[in-house]
Amino acid sequence: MRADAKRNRDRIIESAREVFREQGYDASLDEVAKRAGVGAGTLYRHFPARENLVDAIMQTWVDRVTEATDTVLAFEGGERDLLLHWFETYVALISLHKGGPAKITCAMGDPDSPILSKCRVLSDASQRVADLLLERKALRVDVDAVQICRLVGGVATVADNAALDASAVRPLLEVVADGLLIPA
Amino acid sequence: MRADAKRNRDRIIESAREVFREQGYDASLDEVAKRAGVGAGTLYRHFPARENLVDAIMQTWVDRVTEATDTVLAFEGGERDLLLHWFETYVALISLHKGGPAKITCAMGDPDSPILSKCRVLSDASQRVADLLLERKALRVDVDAVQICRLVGGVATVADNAALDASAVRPLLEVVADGLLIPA
DNA sequence: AACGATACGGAGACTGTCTCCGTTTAGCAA
DNA sequence: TTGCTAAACGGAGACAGTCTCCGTATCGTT
Repeated sequence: MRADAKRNRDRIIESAREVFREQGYDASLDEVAKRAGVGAGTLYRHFPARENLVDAIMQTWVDRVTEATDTVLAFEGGERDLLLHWFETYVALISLHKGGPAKITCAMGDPDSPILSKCRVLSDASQRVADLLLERKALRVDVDAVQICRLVGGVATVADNAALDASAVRPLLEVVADGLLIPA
Repeated sequence: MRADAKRNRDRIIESAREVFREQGYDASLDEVAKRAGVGAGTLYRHFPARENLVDAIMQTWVDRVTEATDTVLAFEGGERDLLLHWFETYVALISLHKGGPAKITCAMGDPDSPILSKCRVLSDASQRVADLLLERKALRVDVDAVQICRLVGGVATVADNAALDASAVRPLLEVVADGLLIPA
């Protein structure tokens, strides 16, 4: 890749990060291009679809996910608390940008999604948490990680759309957790 | 209201029903106007916001909701099956049009939404189902109807976005149901 | 220095939303 | 019937966003 191309690509990603944080994932891409000081053509050559740009932005986000997952896995406490801790972490991670929950949860089932690899990071993380709970015989065995992601993603999507705050989300997550755990 | 105004209004609603069924709630309103044989101005005078049009379309839908609710309430069987029956009915009702689950579930918490009255019909229906289960001491007492709507609406939104079919939705609803019911 | 491959950029085509205002029409009153 | 006025119509066009095309500029190599 030519040096100027790389430079522009990086500037676009940087601007996108900024614009998306301010306005959510539906922000204008022309605005991103303008702020990066490049033409629209340049933006679309580097990122043919909005999702490709989202994917690029998420590169650093992946680190946060694995880091957060490790923290949750090291959690010392009851199974229910651990699961809820993961759910809240999960919701926080996908809700960093407005529109994020819907976008990520939707992509979770689409094999052609440009951000599929990012979703994998998340569902793999959920799988690790699930495995831990399965080991402790605390989790129903007939659910897989993607289903968990869909349930929690659904809650997060509603919360994002309706601008619910954490205190309104918590009881919803508790219901999901109780539905997944084996009654003591 | 003048006779021609009423005629146009009705034609717009009819076209909108058709277009929304074909293309979902995000369909072009100019297309609706064109198909109704009226100018864009006429459409926007009758329905200043897309939501107002959606609200008008839903007028007949309300009857379906109450009817379906009565059917569910007359259901003879266990509490879990009844609740699941209601959930599947609920999902079907809000998923008639693409984009419906998100729109309806989002409006559920917004006091200014033009379709609030329609949401009330749904949350009231959920309340009736919940009351029945509470009577039978089968439901957790610390959840309200709106929370149930949000949970089920979240599942429906994800299903709508990711084009999941009923067989993929069912297990998600089961988790929600189990989380809401008091373990036998 | 010259040259070809690579990348740039922005004008403009296209689609959708929504408004404004000149024109038409319904419905009433004389 | 005719005339009048408030009500309603409709579509051109302003505006915003997406995305493409292609003439121009730049990189990096020979």
